[in-house]
Amino acid sequence: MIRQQLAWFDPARIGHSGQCFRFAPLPEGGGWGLTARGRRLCIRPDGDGFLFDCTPEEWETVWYPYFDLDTDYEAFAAAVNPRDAYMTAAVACAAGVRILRQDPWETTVAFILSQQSNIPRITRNLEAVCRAYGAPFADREGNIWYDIPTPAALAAASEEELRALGLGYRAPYLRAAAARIAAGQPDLASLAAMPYKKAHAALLTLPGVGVKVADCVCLFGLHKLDAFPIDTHIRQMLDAHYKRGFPMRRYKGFAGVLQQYAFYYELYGGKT
DNA sequence: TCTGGACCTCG
DNA sequence: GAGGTCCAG
Repeated sequence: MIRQQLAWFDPARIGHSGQCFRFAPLPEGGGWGLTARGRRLCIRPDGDGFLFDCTPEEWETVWYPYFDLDTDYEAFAAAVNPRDAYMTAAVACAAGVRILRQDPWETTVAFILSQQSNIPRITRNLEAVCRAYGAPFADREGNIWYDIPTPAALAAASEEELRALGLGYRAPYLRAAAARIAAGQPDLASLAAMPYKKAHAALLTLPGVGVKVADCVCLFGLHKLDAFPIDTHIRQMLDAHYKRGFPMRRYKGFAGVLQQYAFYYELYGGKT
């Protein structure tokens, strides 16, 4: 168990932000639990800081990088045009949200499942897939959790089995994409080293992955902060507030972070 | 290149 | 109808 005081870190907002789907309130309340990188982590508020139930070594090598704590998000917030009332409000609403360094394969699975869906359902579907095909592991208290299935494990599943989990027409997409990744076409590990546009183009070749999903994988799984996924919420936001176009030049290098803040603001703006 | 309809469930 | 993709025309 370790304690940390962290700038720009709000687990509740991160958990609701729609970038990750295995990040949920603890049943006893007051904290958050997440499954990632083949591990389980609990986060509990503690005064002006947080308690993390991991070793200092795990913190340094796994969770500190996962939460992208080396990146200065306050600097991104400060770079927002003060005359842009909409983005100023969005950033204030989403303060504390970071772009997690999630696994590219996990984000590929999650966002293939995300089409024509919503956060509660994506969460349910992803959990079902992990329980059915993922490797179980125990936390330090002996509770069993399930990792994201390997590409090979999902490729070996039948469409019928996947449909039985409630995936609907996404089942054949997921299965086919898993087969492609298992064959190394494309090799997800090598995408991280590519520039955003090349990585995006490679992801577009996957079945069930269009422009929007590829951008989500780029932003959330490959940490390409230039990626700017446009879904219906962001589309409406752009039409309403940026009729002359979003200032991509001004925000080059981190436009995707602001996209995430706008997205959060669109979803929860009235209620936080 | 661009537009429209189908697609599985479920809140 | 939904935080989208695919295929036909």
